[in-house]
Amino acid sequence: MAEEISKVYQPSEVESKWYARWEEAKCFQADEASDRPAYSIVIPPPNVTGVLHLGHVLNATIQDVLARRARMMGKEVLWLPGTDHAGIATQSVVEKKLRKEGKKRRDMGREAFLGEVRNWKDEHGGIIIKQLKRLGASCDWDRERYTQDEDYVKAVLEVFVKLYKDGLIYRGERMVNWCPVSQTALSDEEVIKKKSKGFLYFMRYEIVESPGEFLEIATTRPETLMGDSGVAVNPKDPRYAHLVGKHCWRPFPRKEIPIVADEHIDIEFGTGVLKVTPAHDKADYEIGQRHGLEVIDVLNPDGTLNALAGPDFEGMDRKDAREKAADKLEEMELLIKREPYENEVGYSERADVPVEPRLSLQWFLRYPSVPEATKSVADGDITFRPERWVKTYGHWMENIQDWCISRQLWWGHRIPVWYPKDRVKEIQFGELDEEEVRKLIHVGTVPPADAENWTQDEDVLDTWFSSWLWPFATMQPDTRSKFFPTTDLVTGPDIIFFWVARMIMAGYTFEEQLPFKNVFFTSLIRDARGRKLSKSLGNSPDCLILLDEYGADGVRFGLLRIAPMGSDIRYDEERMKEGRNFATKLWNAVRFRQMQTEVRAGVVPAEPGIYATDILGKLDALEDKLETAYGNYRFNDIANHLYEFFWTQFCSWYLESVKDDLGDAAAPEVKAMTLQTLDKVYRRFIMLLHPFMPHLTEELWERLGFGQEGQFLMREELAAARLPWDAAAGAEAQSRVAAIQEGTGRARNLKAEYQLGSNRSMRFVLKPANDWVAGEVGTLCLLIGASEIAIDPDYQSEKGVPAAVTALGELYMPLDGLIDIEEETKRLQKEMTKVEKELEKVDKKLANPNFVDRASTEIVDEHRQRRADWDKRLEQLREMLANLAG
RNA sequence: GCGCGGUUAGCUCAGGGGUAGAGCGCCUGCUUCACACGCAGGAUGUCACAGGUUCAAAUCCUGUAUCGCGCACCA
Repeated sequence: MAEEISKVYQPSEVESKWYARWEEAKCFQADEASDRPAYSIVIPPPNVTGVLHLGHVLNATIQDVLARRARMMGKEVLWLPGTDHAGIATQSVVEKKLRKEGKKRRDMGREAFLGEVRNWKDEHGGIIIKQLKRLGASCDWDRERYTQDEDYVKAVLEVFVKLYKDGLIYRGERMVNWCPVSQTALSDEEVIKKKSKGFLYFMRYEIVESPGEFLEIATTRPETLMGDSGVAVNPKDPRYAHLVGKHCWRPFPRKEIPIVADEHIDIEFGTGVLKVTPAHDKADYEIGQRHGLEVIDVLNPDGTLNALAGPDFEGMDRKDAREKAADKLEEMELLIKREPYENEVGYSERADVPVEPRLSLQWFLRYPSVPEATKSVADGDITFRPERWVKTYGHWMENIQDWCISRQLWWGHRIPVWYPKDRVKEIQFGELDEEEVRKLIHVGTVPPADAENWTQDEDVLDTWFSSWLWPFATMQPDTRSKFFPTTDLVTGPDIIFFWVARMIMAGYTFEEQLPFKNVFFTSLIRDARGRKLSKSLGNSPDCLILLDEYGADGVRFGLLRIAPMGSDIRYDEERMKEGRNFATKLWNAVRFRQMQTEVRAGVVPAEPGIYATDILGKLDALEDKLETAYGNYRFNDIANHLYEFFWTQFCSWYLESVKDDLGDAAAPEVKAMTLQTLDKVYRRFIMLLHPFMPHLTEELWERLGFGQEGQFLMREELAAARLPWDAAAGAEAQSRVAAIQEGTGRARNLKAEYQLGSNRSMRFVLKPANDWVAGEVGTLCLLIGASEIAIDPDYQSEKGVPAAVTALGELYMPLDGLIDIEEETKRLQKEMTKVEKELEKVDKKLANPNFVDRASTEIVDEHRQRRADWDKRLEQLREMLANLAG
């Protein structure tokens, strides 16, 4: 039977088998009618057409660990899954694909294009859901939601209408971040700053009123000079005071433009003169407003220059126009120099091109419930982990700007606003003021009754305008009453503003309460060289290959073991290997258990020995450590504690110590007790490990016969598993076992130092330091690899016999004919040097009267004890050395 | 510029006033009847630097350097 079990754990079949069984038995389903305390998480919805990357794996694994742990702690758990339509991301992908086929969305028209997007969604949608299942995610799939489900859409539109009616949503012509590739406005959060190398161009504009006099101007963007409608200097700048109020010549198209004074200008920067382009820079726009300067938009929505830029430039891309404008200035002898320059340029997150500040008519939201949302985090009603994000959040909330929520896209929730057909032009071109517009338009979740007379707003809403409702818009009323507010939110700090902050505001605004109690921010995963994982760099591993190669459990465990609180993770495939190895270790330990023959029925197990008592005590300690670590969301600690306990304490020490108690020669009572202890440890350890390695543990639970037919480990409760613990007996057993382990280490070291194979059985003599060690000789032989350990209080060793001072007493390893006095002397001297150094350190401290007076008694006593121990050890070593010499 | 984090073994990181730790890697020895995805042993540290507080500093404080990240400005 045992022979048939593979030596390595093969996860693939086991994992798919158990996942199917869990799903079939509805193990993940949350019951809103349950009496158990609720525990809930909503998944950060991945892009519906996305594929699983390592960030998802980490994030989903953490949520799964929390959900599975909560179930085992007796909670009624809802882990609500779903996907996001991801407006701009999905639309960009489909547009890119169409472009390859030579099609453009504007040529196709709205309906045809949306058809294409839906096809794409049907083709690729749900892939990531399958992949999450592959990982073992215990989501309640019956409650899976999508941001474009009918009732979800309704919720989004209702929110829009409500906020509009409350006066928080308004239309306005403002400077927005324009993405020339996607051709839509973006929110400030969607703009990422990138260092960009370019030039600072120094040029000169001639003064109109005094020909021959020039004003030197530094700019990074000569391509927009056609849109200049003024030049500004600081009013305090004496160099230019005489020019304020005069004019200079814009070289092309040639035109007189005023020279104004504005506080905003930095005297130190460049020449202290700014060319003002109100249409293409936020700050310039504001200066322009202050001084009544004309707004001249020289760019088309796609980033090419328009007719206002003049015939030389019309149709040219802004990037090419930059050099061309500089060249032209040079020809006109107006360019002084090009100076290499690096500055930060805002890029469109999605299209990865510089955004263009652009004046346009958009919908904005004045954020609601800002004070409540700020306070709840500051006061700790909502906890953030790591805590430092509290400050980042607070800072953003304090400087919050209105949110541009309209997007010039087609894929998304269309803005529920209709304009009377005969007034559309006036409204769209901003000819009417806000009040007049409000009176004319229809804002509602359904179109006006006489729809034929109305035109719906062309734009859709920012994706995040739907995501911010996720924690409650995904729940039906009965579900909501049980599971909202949710317990934990697990997400990346990169979307703290995009999503987390907005959800908190939405919670207070629409549900009058916080949407979740704790937020755990996961680490950002980087490659071994510290770079972000990204598709374009090609440094992102294929998760499915990883899952196949190391098993879902191996990947989960490996990743969590290196997931620190707060800092980034350096991803290394070696870690996955360690996870897999750990799975195999556990697999083999169970295999070992299954190879044991059972004792015959009716044998009464003996009282637990010191090894059993010790390991059970350590298991208790493990459980305590896990409790604390879970409380602090220290997943790496949990994983490491599990690993250390099982591998080192249980396999390397306990199992090795009791192998003789399992043999045929062992007393049946002792064997029964040992098997019983093994099973206690397996049973509880497997339960504790389950959230991290769900499939393997479920498999072993069944193989070991712990579960009842039709029951699952994942539905077991941990609370009942703990055993009573005799503290006094436990402490004595643990101290003896610790001494045995220390002595074993020294004996093994002796063997290794003399180049004796660890499998070679050696004979030892022990001058015992206590009266109980004689009873443990059998185990010691097993652990050390000794044929015999003779207990001899009066042992006088021959000259040069290798020896070590141990917690068990002085241990000698007589080597017939192999004695090398010189070697042994060296060895002992090395050991003595170490001890002397330690002794010196302690002595120095104890000799300091300040230390003895001021340090606490426990500390001083502990130092005295330490000195005594080192002292004794040194004395023993001296004797051995003397014996060697004599 | 403001804020946040990091700098500890070859690598990745934990620790956070009282004897410097783990995993991997490295070296040595083991086909020991659960496991070579394994077993046993070993080496390796001015805890970035400089001051300060303290009986005692890797740990607390101040400053510096350096690397990240976020925010604001940068024409």
